[in-house]
Amino acid sequence: MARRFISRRVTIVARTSERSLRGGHSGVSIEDVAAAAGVSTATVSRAVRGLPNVSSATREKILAVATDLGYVASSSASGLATGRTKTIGVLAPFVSRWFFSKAIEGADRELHLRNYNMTLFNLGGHGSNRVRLFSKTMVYKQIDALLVLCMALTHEELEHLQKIDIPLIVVGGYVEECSYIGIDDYAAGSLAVQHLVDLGHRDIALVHGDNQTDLNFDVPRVRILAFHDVMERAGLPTRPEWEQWGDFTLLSGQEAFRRLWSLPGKKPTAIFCASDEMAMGVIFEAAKAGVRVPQDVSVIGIDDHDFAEAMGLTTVSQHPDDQAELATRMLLDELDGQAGAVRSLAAPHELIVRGTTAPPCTP
Amino acid sequence: MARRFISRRVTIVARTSERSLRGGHSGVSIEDVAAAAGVSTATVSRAVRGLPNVSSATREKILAVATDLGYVASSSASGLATGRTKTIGVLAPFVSRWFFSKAIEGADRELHLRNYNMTLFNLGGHGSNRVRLFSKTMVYKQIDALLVLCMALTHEELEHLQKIDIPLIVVGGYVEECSYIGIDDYAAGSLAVQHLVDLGHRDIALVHGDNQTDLNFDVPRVRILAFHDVMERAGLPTRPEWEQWGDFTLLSGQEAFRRLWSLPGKKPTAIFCASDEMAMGVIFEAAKAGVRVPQDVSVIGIDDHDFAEAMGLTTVSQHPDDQAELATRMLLDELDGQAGAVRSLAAPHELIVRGTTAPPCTP
DNA sequence: TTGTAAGCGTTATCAT
DNA sequence: ATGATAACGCTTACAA
Repeated sequence: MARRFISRRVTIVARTSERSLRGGHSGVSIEDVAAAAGVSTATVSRAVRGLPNVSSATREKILAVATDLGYVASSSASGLATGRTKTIGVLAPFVSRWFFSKAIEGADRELHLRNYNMTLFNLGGHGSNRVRLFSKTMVYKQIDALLVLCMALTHEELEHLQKIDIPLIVVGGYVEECSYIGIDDYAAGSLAVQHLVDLGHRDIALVHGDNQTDLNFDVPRVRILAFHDVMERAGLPTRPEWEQWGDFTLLSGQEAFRRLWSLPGKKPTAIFCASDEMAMGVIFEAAKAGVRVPQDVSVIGIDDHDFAEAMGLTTVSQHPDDQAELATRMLLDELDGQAGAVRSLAAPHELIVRGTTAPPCTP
Repeated sequence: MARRFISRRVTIVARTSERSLRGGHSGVSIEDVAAAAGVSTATVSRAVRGLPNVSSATREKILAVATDLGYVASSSASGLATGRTKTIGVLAPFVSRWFFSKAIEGADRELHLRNYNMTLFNLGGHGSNRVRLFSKTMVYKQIDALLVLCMALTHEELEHLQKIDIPLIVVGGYVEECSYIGIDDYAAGSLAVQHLVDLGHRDIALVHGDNQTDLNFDVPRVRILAFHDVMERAGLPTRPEWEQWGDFTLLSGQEAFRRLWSLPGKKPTAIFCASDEMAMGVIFEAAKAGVRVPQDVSVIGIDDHDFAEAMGLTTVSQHPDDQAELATRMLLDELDGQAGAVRSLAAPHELIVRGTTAPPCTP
């Protein structure tokens, strides 16, 4: 209490030693810089943030002192003072799958440009992890905005988010009441199936995505719908046993192929896979079974995965990195005061014909 | 100033409207909860954190009120008060490559368990991004510890880190003066090459990793060294033109194969690739060139990439997720007061013989 | 068991 | 252009 009457120098020393005793807070504070530069903390704050109304002389001096002392502002302190953390959250059901890792990369590009940080919330495939996110931890006051990667949110979660009132956007899948950026999955799926139909295929199998999971993806469902609609429009039959379950991974594609080919009777001449990874799984497994692609079966995927070109995979491309980058830009623009910056947008997709599709062999 | 004499209820209202005026800080504060529960903020703090010395009656009441109001503590505020942010930083040169995305996943597993968050610093392959990390931004006061993924740090950076004095560990590569977890790259590389030698190969090519990049990886160098040592020990010649550059990606593997096979004269009968992705690139490109694996060339990689099994790739496996998980555990243990928890450790690797290696054909 | 109040390191509003 | 100083929301001795 007497401290406030002691000279600056001494005060600082006192505070420093207190700190050490508590074992916390290493590092120099704005006060240290102020003292060393012979100015007030206010001026230091202005100087280091590049704000106006600081003479270039003092600014220079302060900056010199600051770098000399190795000063970096405490994000907690400035966060508390401003109400902004300068970090956005990225919520992903997985991180090591193609779509998600690409999206994270894209988001990071924009964040880096705008000097924001990213905190990553990975659900790791477990629905249970969500609990932590939406209640237990203090996620919300830790981020200025949230980028949701390809997952639906429950109504409860949306409400919670609403209350927090931070900008939100979802990438890669439609979510009711939310702005979202992603390809038109119906159009993309249709394009893929239509390509097969145009090639003359009549017996087309489907390896679709899971929709039983608690991640309640919407994407798989609309790709399935697209398949059925195109088939019906073309007057082609579909068979339940030719619609195999998958979860977007290579392995599930392999398994789907095995199940498909172990079925008695006629084989399909083409397979539409809801993701490139599954398509690749199908192709690898076909090779093992001595089934030639595309001579015996045509295979088409969706994504244009990194490996697609090397494997000659015909696919419908999308660019998760660009989608996420754009979404992040919107989020940041919104935070910068541009109300309405966050909005829904359809990302481009494109049919890329390579070597895994061909007209069916008519034996 | 008169506010402090006004009743609690009114005070809150006043503060709230002030906040709205400033446009910031949505959300209920600890004071709101305290007021609503008729207790002090100290008690609320204790209650919500599960600290002792709170009667179960009041604790229940407080918790009820808290969830009712949707209270979550401000991480900025508690961070400022405690000096801990409850988040650790993960520094990665890339995020969408196999090793890194797996490692991130592993780290997250442990963080989730211990109720920590992750902020991801992606260098995106640019060395330039480093500048931001190690000076411009306030990274350091934002994280309690740092997990470095497979990159060397400059001496300057290490010094900086030292000053900050936060626990640090690197995964997947040796860095001087730092604790690190990763496979013994020399042993792993030797194991792979020796496998080729044991098979009877004498003409072995190398597709190594880049070491010219500013990320100054150490890993590629020691794998190259292992190659040379094993070859020399076996009395086998190596040829400079059979050592092709790569950067661990599929594409670079494809290019390396093309360069290798466009060379005049004798072809190698086996190729040791410093990563599975490069090995796969080699295999895809070989297929295009009509070169059969393993009849014409054997190919071995390192990693046991997700696609390795499906492709039948012989490799030396490692588990980046486990490595990162363990590293993270050490970091967190250290933060929990277990001095010395962070230490170097060798992660396991294992030769997995599949279908891409075989004895050379003696025509 | 509970409350009081002094920090924590910034930012921002006023003055000057 | 610069300086005091009151928040910001929480934690934690210390008192009660």
